Order: sequence, then C-alpha cells, then structure tokens
Amino acid sequence: MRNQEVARIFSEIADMLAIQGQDQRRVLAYERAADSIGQLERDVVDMTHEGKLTQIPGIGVTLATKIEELLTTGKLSLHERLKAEIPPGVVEMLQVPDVGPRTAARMWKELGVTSVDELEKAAQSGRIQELSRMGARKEARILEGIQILRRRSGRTPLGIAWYQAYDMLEVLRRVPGVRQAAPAGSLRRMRDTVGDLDLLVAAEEAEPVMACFHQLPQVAEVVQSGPTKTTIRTRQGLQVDLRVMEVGRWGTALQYLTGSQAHNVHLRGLAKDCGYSLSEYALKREDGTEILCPEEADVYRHLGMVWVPPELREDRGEIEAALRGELPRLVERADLKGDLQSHTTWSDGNQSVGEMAEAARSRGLCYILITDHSYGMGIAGGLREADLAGQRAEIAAANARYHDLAVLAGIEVEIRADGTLDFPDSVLASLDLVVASLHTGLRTGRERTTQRILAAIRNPHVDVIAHPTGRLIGQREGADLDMEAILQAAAQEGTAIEINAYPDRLDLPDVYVRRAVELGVKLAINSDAHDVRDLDHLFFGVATARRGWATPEHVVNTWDLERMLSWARSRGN
DNA sequence: GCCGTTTTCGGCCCGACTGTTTTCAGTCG
Repeated sequence: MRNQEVARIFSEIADMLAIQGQDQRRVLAYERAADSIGQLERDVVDMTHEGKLTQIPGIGVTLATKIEELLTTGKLSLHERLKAEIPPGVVEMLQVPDVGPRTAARMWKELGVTSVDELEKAAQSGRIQELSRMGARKEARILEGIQILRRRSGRTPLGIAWYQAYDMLEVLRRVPGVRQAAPAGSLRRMRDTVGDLDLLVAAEEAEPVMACFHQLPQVAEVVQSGPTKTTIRTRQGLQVDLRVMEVGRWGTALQYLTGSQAHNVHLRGLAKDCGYSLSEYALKREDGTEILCPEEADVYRHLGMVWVPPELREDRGEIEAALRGELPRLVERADLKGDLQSHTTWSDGNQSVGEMAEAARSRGLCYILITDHSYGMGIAGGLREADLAGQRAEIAAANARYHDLAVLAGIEVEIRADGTLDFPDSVLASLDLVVASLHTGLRTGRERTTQRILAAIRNPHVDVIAHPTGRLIGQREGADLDMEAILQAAAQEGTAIEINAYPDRLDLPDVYVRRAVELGVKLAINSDAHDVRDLDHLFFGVATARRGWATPEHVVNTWDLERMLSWARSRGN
C-alpha cells in the first residue's frame, strides 16, 4: 500500500468523524496524520517494518496501531465501521464549496440527502431553505457550489499558476498607494501544484486595490468581497484570494498568508509559549499592546529564530532548525553553472545546438550538456549511433565560437525493458556525460521498474538518472518504485538523480529530494529544454530542490566545469 | 487524536466573510 492510499483513508476518516460531529481535535488529528503521511519522504511500509511510525509528526501510538492494521489486513476497522454508518455520497458533499460537515450532516439527517446529485435536487426544489438557519441565499450558494465542483479540474501546476499570479500582481502594483505586492500561499512555497492563488498587497488604502482587482480581465466571478479580502474565480476556473494590508503589517501578513497551515499553527503555538498572540496583524503581548512587523524576518526574530525560506514552511522540522539557527543555505538559481539535459533538432528539440548554446550563455550558464534522445525513443526521432558523429561536429563548432561556454556532448539514453541501454558502453564512454531515463513500461510493476532503474544507476557510464518517476503532473501518476532502494543505490554509486525542472514533471518530487539529501545523493537540476525558452524553467527545478532542503553542494551542476567533469569521469566516462 | 525541562492531564492558532440572525454558527484558509 502506498503512502497516498494511507493518507486518503485517514483523510476520509477525518471527514466522516467531522460529519458525525465528533471532537474537532480528533478530526484534526486524523487530518494532520493524513497530511503528514502524504508528504512523507519514506515508504510508510518501510517505516512500519522499522518500528518508526511514531517518529512521524502527528502519529502517536493509536494511529501507529491503525497504520499497522491497515498494512497487515488491507483494511481498517474504524474506517469500515464509519463507511457502514455514513453513505459515501454524504462524504462527497464536503467537496462542494460552502458545504462543510455540519451542513452535510443536516442535509442527510433532515432531508435524507445522500449524494451531490440529490443535494442539487433538494436545492432546486427549495427544500433546503425551509430548514432552520438556512435561507434562499444559502441554497443558491450550494447550487452554485455544485456547478463549480463539476467544472473544477483539480490543482493547477506551479508553472502555470506562477505566471497567472504575476500577470495579476503586475497590474495591482500600478495602483496608486500600493507599496508591495507578492504571491503567498502554496505558490510562494513553490509547491508543485496549487489549489488556488493567494495574493497580498500592502497599500495606503484598500479600496482602490480591491476595485482594480474586481475589474481585472481574468475575473469571471467575484465569489466574496469584503474591505480587506476578496475572492474571485478566473475564467480558467482558478480561485484567487487577495488580501490588502497596511504597510506596517506586511511582515505578519505575508508570514500568515504564506502558510503552510501546519507551519503557522506550530509558530503560533510557539508565540503563545513566549507570551504572545500571533495573527496576520501583529504579535500581541498579553496586555494587548502590539508589536508590528514590517518585514517577515521580524516575526521570526521576535520568536527567537532566523527567517525561514518559504519553500521549507511545511512543519517538517524547519522551525526546530531555525530555532537552533541551523537552517541550510538552500540552492539558488544563481548557483547553477550549467544544465545537464537539453534537446536539439537532432531529436525532438526546436532549435539547433548553436541556438541552444547561445540561449544557455545568455542565461548566465557556463556549460550545457546536449542530450538528444537515443533511438529507443522512436517517437522523438532518437539518434542512432551513426548520427553521433554529425552531432559532435556541430557541438565542436559551437564550442569554437565561445570562450565562456562549454557545450558538452551527451545523450538521453533509453533504459530498455531489460534494464540495458540503447547504446553499448563503448559509445557511452566516448560522451562527456550520459543521462539515462525510461519512457516506456512505467506500468509494468514496482519490482521490474525499480530493477531497470537500479541497473542504470549501477552502470558506471551513466551519470544522471533523468525524471525518475516519470510522472506528468495532472496527467499521469509516477511509476510505482522502491524509491528508497533507488536513492540508496544512487548514494552508493555516486550517480546523480535529476530534478527535472519542466513544470509538468518536477521529478524527482520534493519529498524524495528531501530523502536524497539526507542520504547524500547527488542531484542535477536540469531544464529538459526542448526549446530555448524552456531554459527558464530551471527556476522551478531550483524551487523543488529547495523544498527538499538541498544546498548547492548537493547539486552537481552548481559545480564549476572542472569539478563536474571530474565527477563524471570518476563515473567511467 | 497528539503532545510535553512548565505538564502523562489538559491544553491544542487566529481571523475574514457570509447568511441568518439580533449575537453567532459555519466555512474557509
């Protein structure tokens, strides 16, 4: 059973307990456990065998026992019992915006509604507004919520949400009186997908900002609107929250709005221990006097710690590390000296070797590895052995043109079904670096897929394993892999694991980056550019690395050319 | 439900907006 499955069951239990009106704390405990397991960098199965479940934040003895039951029997008695008591459609109703556990329970108990479809019928027939403390408006909201739910297409990839947020912020920044404007929420934490956009503006007056926000061309509908907070839905169906704050409260507001929820809860608990109450407005002493925090760092400083980079704010140990003053110096885009995966017209890229080289140079890189596909990737027009000489000539020509950029000869070689590679070792040895990946047979089972990758990791000519899980965000789950075995092997062999910066991939996913960093695995942040513009995606790859606590030292393409090549040569090239 | 050099019991973050209400519950983040 995979972590996501355990997380889903716990989350369902939380929903069902909430519908039953049970203690909110108990509900929260299950929600927290679900979150924690969903973000776990280790296999929960392995953790169980090692007897380390209670080391997972939010997992105590009771929940650890439940996880064991789930993994041994494939079922959880509490879950089964709740499922027998509450119709599944009632739990589904929680997906409807503005329907929470109380409303769902009342619909079920008082109207006999047991599905979203029945809820819609009840609303259309006016039965909901007849209930006490319900009204026509609430009923209309529920109907609207059902429509939104049916249109909703899930979470938005970071690479798309990022540009949408910046387009809106660009306009808001020009409103007179605006001092600062920034993204917050999961977007600022650079999660691989975001559920909605959170924007924060500091301004002398809120009204003009809100007025401008309402009139943005992206707005399809204003969902709610108050003096300091407005929620809209864009034409693409993305929800955007805007909060406007006084200039002097920027620090607390940005901290609050960035989250994560778990990070904030922990931080506010800490504030309480220090005799403060922390909100988005200020740190408040017990006598009611406020300490304003114009900058985010002020908030952390008052609580006795250093500023925590947003990418780390998931309550995964960053607060403890910040209190000790031991946060890592995370890798930054400016640390990258090269890119180790790029495609050209020799396979499925849009530009020539020369054009890619120029684009890399103009983005401040000192080296770029040309990695066209090998022939096994037939759909991408992969290279045959005979093509390599011609490509090498182009690479040599590009090198002759620059004194400040090295164009390296590489390949993205296909890992075949049996774990062997498309090219013999003799060919691979002639290249500067070899990147290996699999594009087919991702669904052939955990054991087989893991073995294929392990074989490639152990090949001394292979320097980098590209997009290891093969996931395509929002389209395809990653392969079922024994990631722990893969990372252990990579650590032992010195093979680098790629963090593919393509916004659809961001693969290795952040939770495994964290584990890779713990194990001392070498990482490579690569654009996988098929077009010169794709080189800009490196930024998202860096963000993913940062979310996994990676420092420049972990990332081979922050190293200068000499050191990077000497590592590659030590691998057998 | 979890968690702890204040505690093994008694805490567990804080506020905006909405709707149906004359003071607050529900939802959301």
